[in-house]
Amino acid sequence: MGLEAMLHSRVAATLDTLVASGALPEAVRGVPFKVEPPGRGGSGHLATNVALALGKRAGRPPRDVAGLLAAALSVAPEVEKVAVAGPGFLNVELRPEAFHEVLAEVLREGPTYGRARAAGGQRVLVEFVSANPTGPLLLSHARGAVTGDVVARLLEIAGYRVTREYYVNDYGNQVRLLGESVLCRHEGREPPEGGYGGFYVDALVAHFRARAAHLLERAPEGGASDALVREAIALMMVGVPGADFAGIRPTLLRLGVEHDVFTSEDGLHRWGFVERALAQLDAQGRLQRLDDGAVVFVTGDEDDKNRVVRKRDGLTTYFASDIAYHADKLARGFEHLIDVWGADHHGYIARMRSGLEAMGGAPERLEVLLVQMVSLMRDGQPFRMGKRLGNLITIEEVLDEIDEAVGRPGAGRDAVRYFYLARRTDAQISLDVEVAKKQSANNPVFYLQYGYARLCAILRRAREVFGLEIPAWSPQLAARVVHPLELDLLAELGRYPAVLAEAAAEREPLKVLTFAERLAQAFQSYYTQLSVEGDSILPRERDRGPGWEARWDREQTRGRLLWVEAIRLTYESALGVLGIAAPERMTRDEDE
RNA sequence: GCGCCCGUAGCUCAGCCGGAUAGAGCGGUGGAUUUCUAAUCCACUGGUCGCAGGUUCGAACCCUGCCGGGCGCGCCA
Repeated sequence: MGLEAMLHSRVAATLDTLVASGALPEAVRGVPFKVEPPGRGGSGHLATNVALALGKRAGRPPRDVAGLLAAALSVAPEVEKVAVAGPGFLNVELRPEAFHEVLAEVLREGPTYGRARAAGGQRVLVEFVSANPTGPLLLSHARGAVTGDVVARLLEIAGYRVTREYYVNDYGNQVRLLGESVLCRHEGREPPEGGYGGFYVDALVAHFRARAAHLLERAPEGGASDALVREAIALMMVGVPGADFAGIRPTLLRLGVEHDVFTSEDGLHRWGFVERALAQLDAQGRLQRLDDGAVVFVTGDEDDKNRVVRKRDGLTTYFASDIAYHADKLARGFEHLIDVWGADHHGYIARMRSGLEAMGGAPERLEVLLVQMVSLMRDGQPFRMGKRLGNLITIEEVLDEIDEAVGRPGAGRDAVRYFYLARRTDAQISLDVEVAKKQSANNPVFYLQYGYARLCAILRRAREVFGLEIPAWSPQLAARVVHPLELDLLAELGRYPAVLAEAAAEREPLKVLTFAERLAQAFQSYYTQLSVEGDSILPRERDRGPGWEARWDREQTRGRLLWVEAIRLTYESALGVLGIAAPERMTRDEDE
């Protein structure tokens, strides 16, 4: 339990006591109030607005109520001192033992610290990325990928049983156009209207010519054969061997994003899921045939108009597949569905909910997480991309450039993930590709990682130079953790479970990143401050003159190692949630 | 026209289920330590929280209107 939660329940109990003794009226029971770190104007470790929150219900001015509470609260075992400030805030100073309790908890729980205890929760399906396999992953797809990945992990931490899924749109016009584009390129003609002309089309043509030339023959009807289309999609997903195109799946893996299930839209058709869903809707009177032969889905309350599920030409629409698909998700036993979509699809939410409702699922069971757009700039000018024109900036290209600039594989993944996660999911990102590439070498993600490497370096040096392993927790050792900045950091660690819970509830990875940055900042600041005070965690080289061992307060060091390890554990956990590597050492090339 | 998201420091963004003097990074200026890894630390600089009303003891935060930007409003996916 974090310190805030601890104090919150103390305050609540104190209120009850005051009510029981008649000092406060019955009406103050159950009024929500906050316990938070004090703002700039405050003092002490924690502050609460409880006296203000009670307001008129207390029947007397907030400052009087505050005084009453302060007196009652100051006898609590964790509390050192309580002060009334401003309009009626209570500033609470805690005893060191309260902080040491956090230390004990982190070390006791280790890597599982902060996770919800309840296991076996609701089954949730998180569908994300689901980019059309008609082109490589672009920057906006990558944002959805990273966001979905972290949200899925947060839900697991919160106790849900999560499945990650990618819906492959390998059916319909778009994929036909990809096949047609390949043929046209092969024949030296312009791609068809709405077709594709990117570098990857060249890669596909070259591959087919070398390995499967028969696929490049036109089908009897004159278009691309089903076999060609299927093969092209497969290559888009897994990459073209030997070509400069890795494919969607490997690129996702490189981003640290993995899916448990890939569902094929074409498969839904082949197995009759779509027709069965339409039949079910028809049986319930939710389909209506228009005069021109098209069929619309009759909407419920969620949407504002009927939507076409079967076109005049008899082919079903994407919406028809999606109804079948989402109904199937429920049929597979998922109680809650989360779809991570680009914000440009928001207009689709209403009809999807309506479709789900018609198939017998409560519309609230579908939650759509909208990831805002990534707009591109180049040298300060807005820059539009089009798959047809071939002016694509792929995420793969960005990963390559950053890996190369930093000189470490994986640097691009960390930088890209950081970049996306450092903003709210619903905030649009405007990215200047050139600037991003230039800044990659001193990306703020390295600050985050450096802090972790420093913690590791201390523990490593303790072991290798001083023969000190991380000690077991004991009240005696914990009692050596007394520096105000050390206690502040413990308070920070105590917030981690609440941070995770809040991030999961709000589906907002940024909360975790902000937490990790606070840890990094607080530790780096402490580290330097200690040095300024002439102190250090481990004896420094220059302190190791004759007889240094006699002067060394070994237990002080061991107590601090306990503290360092607690920070390291939490830090590692937070980076793990974000999918950013936690390196045990970092070195920088001198020749930059 | 209707709907969704956004408008906070020079730039990129937090804060927004109401609370004390609105924060961070980058930039700029000055300084510290020379290390238990300097990819470090500290201070200063910098803001009519888009505008106008309203609710409230109290509004960046809630409500209304307006202005500005993005995205949607397909028998495309």
